[in-house]
Amino acid sequence: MARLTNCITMMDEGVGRVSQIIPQMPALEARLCRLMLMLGDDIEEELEFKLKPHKLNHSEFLTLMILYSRPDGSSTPGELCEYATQGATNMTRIANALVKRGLITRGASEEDRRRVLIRITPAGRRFVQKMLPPMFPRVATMFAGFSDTDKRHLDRLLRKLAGNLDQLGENRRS
Amino acid sequence: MARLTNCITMMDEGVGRVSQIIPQMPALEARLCRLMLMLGDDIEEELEFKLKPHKLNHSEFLTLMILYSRPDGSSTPGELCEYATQGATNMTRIANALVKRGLITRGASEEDRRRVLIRITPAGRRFVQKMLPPMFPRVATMFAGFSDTDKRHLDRLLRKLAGNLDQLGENRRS
DNA sequence: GGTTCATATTTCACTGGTGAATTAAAAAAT
DNA sequence: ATTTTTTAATTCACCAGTGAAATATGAACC
Repeated sequence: MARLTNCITMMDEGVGRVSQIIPQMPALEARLCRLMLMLGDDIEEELEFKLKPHKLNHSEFLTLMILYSRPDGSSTPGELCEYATQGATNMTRIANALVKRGLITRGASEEDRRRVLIRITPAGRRFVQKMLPPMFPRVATMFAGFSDTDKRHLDRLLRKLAGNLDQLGENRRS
Repeated sequence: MARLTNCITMMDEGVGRVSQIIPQMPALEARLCRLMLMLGDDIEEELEFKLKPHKLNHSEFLTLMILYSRPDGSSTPGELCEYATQGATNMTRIANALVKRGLITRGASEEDRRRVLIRITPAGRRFVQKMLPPMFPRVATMFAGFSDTDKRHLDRLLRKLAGNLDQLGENRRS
């Protein structure tokens, strides 16, 4: 049976019952929130599934892709943390793993000797170019039946949501 | 600076550069995919932030809410696993934690003695009713500036995406 | 009715990720 | 110029979640 659809049905019923007991709950918003969480998790699962044969996990893959997508193919742990949304601790481990596989190199920065320079290797580039294309069909399938307008709408709404989340994030830190 | 917006800008540039090297990449779909992952993570972070004062994590909260939203306030580990999307192993730990806090009880099932019956306690209900309302304002803020049509659209598109993900999920398992 | 197979839960060993403390270098203050 | 503060990366100890095996019960088969 369709796992997600099943969960969603159950969630709809649950929210319905809760908002009868607690009517001031923003039910529609809560549902959208739950939907985003469920889909996010499921997409992550799908991604990890495609990465498993290559013995990469999500954060290692993302880190490698950021480097690959850089004009000069290099960055620093701190910057990678920011864009991969990872703690510095974990980035150390990720870099260790990728260095061990020869996909990146780690070296000292000349200008600022606190910094470490991380660079994707030719082998790393070849690896990405080989593993990426087989993932395309399933990514495309995710949006099967979406018209161009659907995709544009979704894109717009998600970016709008991102803006609001950033505001929440600001006063979460302060 | 706005964290998510910053990551998104960087992601847009990255996808742009990658799809110049590998033009057959479904760039729009890949971007939507990344957006869903980023927003999912950020919403989770926001949620955990609101849960921290209550010393609950996401999966414990979700489990408790499922029970709360049940007409009879009870379920079994297996069923909770399904709806909370957790492994059985982790559900054991979650139940241990909630039992220890007196929010649920665990007992043997009469009909099927392999099963365990989990039930929310009156204290568990009071706990939910007290902790939930303070979360509403921030949930509402997430969708500030969304018209009713926007919300309906987003809801429709996310459910459609869920349908597609279910299909992928099917042949992932088989 | 006993054997085989399937299901529900738990235990154990491991992976991925985080916060707090550490080390070292750069920048700012006096 | 020296001290103080800030920034970058790493190490260590811990929390959350997973897969494989163990245990126990129920269902199906003959």
